Order: sequence, then C-alpha cells, then structure tokens
Amino acid sequence: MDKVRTRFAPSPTGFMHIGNLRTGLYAYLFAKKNGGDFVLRIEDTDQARYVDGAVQVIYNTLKTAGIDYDEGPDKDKGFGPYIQSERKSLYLKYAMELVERGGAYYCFCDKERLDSLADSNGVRKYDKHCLRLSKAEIEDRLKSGQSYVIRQNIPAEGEGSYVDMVYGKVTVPYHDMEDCILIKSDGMPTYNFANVVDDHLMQISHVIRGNEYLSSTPQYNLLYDSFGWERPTYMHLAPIMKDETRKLSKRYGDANFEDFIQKGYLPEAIVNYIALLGWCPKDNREKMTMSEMIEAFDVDGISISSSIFDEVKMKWLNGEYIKELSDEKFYELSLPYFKKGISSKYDYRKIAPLLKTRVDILSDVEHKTDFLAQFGEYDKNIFITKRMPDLAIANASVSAALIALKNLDDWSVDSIRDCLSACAEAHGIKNGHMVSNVRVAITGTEVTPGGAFEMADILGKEETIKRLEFSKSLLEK
RNA sequence: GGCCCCAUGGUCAAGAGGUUAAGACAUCGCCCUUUCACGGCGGUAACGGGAGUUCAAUUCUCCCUGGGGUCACCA
Repeated sequence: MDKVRTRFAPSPTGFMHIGNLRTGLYAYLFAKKNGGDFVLRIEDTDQARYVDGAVQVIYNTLKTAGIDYDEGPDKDKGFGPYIQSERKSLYLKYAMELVERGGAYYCFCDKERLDSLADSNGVRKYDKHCLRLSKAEIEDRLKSGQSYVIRQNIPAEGEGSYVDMVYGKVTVPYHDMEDCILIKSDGMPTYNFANVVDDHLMQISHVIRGNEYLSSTPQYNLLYDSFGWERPTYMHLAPIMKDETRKLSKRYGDANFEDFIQKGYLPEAIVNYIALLGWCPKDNREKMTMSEMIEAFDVDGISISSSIFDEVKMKWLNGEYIKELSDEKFYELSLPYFKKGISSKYDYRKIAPLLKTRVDILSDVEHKTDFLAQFGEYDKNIFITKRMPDLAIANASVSAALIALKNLDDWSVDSIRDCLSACAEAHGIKNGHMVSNVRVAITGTEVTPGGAFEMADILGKEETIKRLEFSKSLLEK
C-alpha cells in the first residue's frame, strides 16, 4: 500500500461540534496507526457561510484536543495551499480539462428554468439541457460574457459502486444522480468538485468523513474515473445523535468543544469519550490516552449505526481524569471556578484537595462551594440518614458541639477532631452521629466537599460557631 | 416521494450460526468510611416484528416497521 494520507477538511462556519471533531480524530488515529500523515485542509469555498475567526477556532480546537496535523495551512509540505479559496484557479483549470474529456459540460440555464423542472414533490433533476449545445454556441455565449456553471456529466445508464471500509459495498444507480454543479457561477468550485481535485492532488489515500456522503460517493468516483485518477479508499462514519431522531448539530449549543472546555471538561476526557462514540477497541478498554488510542485503533471496531451523545457518561469519564490529576494541577485548573467573592475569605488551597474526588467537571466547584457564602434556612430533615435516624440526636449533638467548640482555642483539623470526639463521649453520643450532625449543621447541605473537621477548619472558628448557633435554634423549632 | 444506509438493556457497546447474550455509564440495594462524597460488592434491565435457510438463528436472506442520510450555484 502507498503511504497512508488522511485529511480533515472542516468548513470555517463557526464552532466545531463534537461530531465533526470525532471525524477529524478518527482520520488522525487512522493515519497515525498506519504510520501515515494527517492533513488539515480548510474548505471555505462557500463565501456566504464563512464566519470570521472560524479558522482560528479550528486551529485551537485541534491543538487543545491534541490532534496534531502533519500538514496544513501553516505547515506546507509541498501540497499547498491548504485553503481552498486560495486554490481557486486550479479548480477551473481541472474543470475545463474535464469538459474536454466529456466528464463535464457548460450550463447556462437560469434559475427560472431550473425551478420549472421541479416535479410534484418539489424535487427537480437537471435535464442535461445544455449538454446539447454545440461547441460554437458555447463559445459564443462564453464570449458574450453570459453567466455559466460547469456541470458533471453523469451517464444515464448503469450504476456506481464501491467498497466502504465500514459499510462494505455500496451501490447507487446513475439514474438517481443529478448532473451536479462543479464550478459555480462565481468561479468557485462546489464541495463536490473541490473535494475530489484536492484529495487527488494532495494524494489522500483514505477519505474519512461523515456518512452523509455515503450515497454521493459513486458520483465522486465518476470524477476520478473521468480524469483517469486512482480512487481513494473510503471510510464513512455514522453520525452522533442528540437523541433518537435528531443529529447533533451546531444548533445544539452544548455540542461544541469550546463549550465543554468552558464547563470544565478536560480535553483528554472529551477526546477519549468521543473516540468511544462509534468505536470500541478489541479489548473493550474505555479510558485511554491518545497514544493508546492510536495503538488500538482498528476499523473493525467502528460502529456502522449511529450513536447518541450521552453527556452523563462523558461527565463520569471526565471525573476519572480529574481524580488522576495531582493536587497542584487540580488546584490550578479549578481555581477559576472558585467564586471570586469568597476566595478572599476562604483558603482554596485547603478546599481543592477535598474537592478533587467529588467533582466530575471543573465547574462543579462553583456550586459545591456555595455553602461557604450561603448559609441560612434549610430543611432539618437532611440530618437524617440511614446511620443517623433521629433528630433528637442531631439536636443534642449540635448543642454539645457548640459548647465544646466555643472553648476550643487551637483551631485545626486535628484539634477539632479530638474536641468533637471527647464531646461525643462525654454526652453519650455516637462518634459517627456527632460528626455527621456537625457537618450538616455548619454547612446546611447534605453533600459537602469534606467531613466535619475539614469543613469546620475551612470555615474558621467564628463562622463555625455562628452556624452551629443557627442550626441549634433551627433544630429546636 | 425516489435512491442509499442503519436496528442488542434507558445510553455507549461486545458478540459474526450452538454463549448462563460480556463490559461501561445511569439506576437500585448492600458494605466500607469517627460524617456526605470517594471506594468495594451485588441486583434490575436488551437481541423491533414476520417469513424463510438450517438439526440450530441475536448472528445469514427477504419483507414489514421504525430511524437516519441524500435528492442546493451548502459542505
């Protein structure tokens, strides 16, 4: 086999959504697995849809996702330019060659005529009207400056088929294809054409893309054939869905990479998760580094059916990644999510290590530390758990702890522990009940970033006493 | 509507004619922990329907149903 070369060819039309990224990831994994090159190409032939800054989004996303391209707009290895709008003259040249070879033809039909071709379902198919034009007539029209497009000339009979790496054999009758436009009236190529010309010129060996192209691929193969070019191997990927019936789209706001990063997902976790959405390694591993994925990547494991994006599972995976972070790293990454208003009052260095095993995504830090700034009326039934079944015990614990802690001068996790322990014993309260009750009493919440000692230590003596007093009266109500 | 493609628990998914039909997330329960969480153990839960082929179909074929894609001077 010739050298494996894959490409990722996004359009700069805004954010990069997860499905799109996954396509790029698979193309990258496949190339790397096979010792090949991964090429980035920007498909910006539709000027109307171009979004400012979107190219930068593509660069940034790939970079933070850890997907390094071997070639791209800023890494020309001799196949450039890698931005389609900069290749404009090239396409026209090839289109004219194709006209010479009979694989395409000039078309001068206007919108009205095209619209009149629509059938009762509103579906229209071009009738090859301009294919009948004589060479002289075409020359004349061209000379007079009449607006034109170049269309692909599809055979009326027969069918086109190819073997897809994941779908197997796909066959489409030529009759069902249209003589689609290759060069638009603005001189720019359509995707249908640019794609083929570029993939050939860039010596792409394996075309990896979404399965929306599954049935138009025979049409592209016709182009390769007309030019006498070797067809690439195709790998089409099933879409990632938002739910059973809707595909993940840019409209689904949370589906883009940037948003997930902002919510506090680790890039490695996102990449790991989306890799698993549609691919399963032979040994069924779930948590993998990029190099492990490259090593394990295998076409056999690619799903042929679509999969639904499940943020709950991605959250879990992210939590696994977070637990592996060093305390220092976690501190750095999560600090931005620690509310500024309370950061001056409480030491986040003390809180962060406690939080590490308790958050799935970094932004969880925000609400998990809410109790620091907010404390007030709460439902006293939260004292009750399976191990602490009685409010009277809560009441007793809080009253006793209040007195004991008031007299505690050396305020540290250890001294608070000892103090509470002695207090429990003195009052005949189980140690577990005591700490459980104190923990709830000083935080007002069921789930906290740590145990009673840590919470009291972080809150400080003054605040702890204040809260115990509040909870005491709440319990006495 | 034509054409192309798909169909295993709620979700991601192994399995490729004979399996007690894996595993993960979620969910539920138990245990651990001087406390919630973390962690450990376990439970509930699936082959869309109908015909064939076969000694035997979740697995192969066909039909139906359901879903997706495509039919643009968008990619």
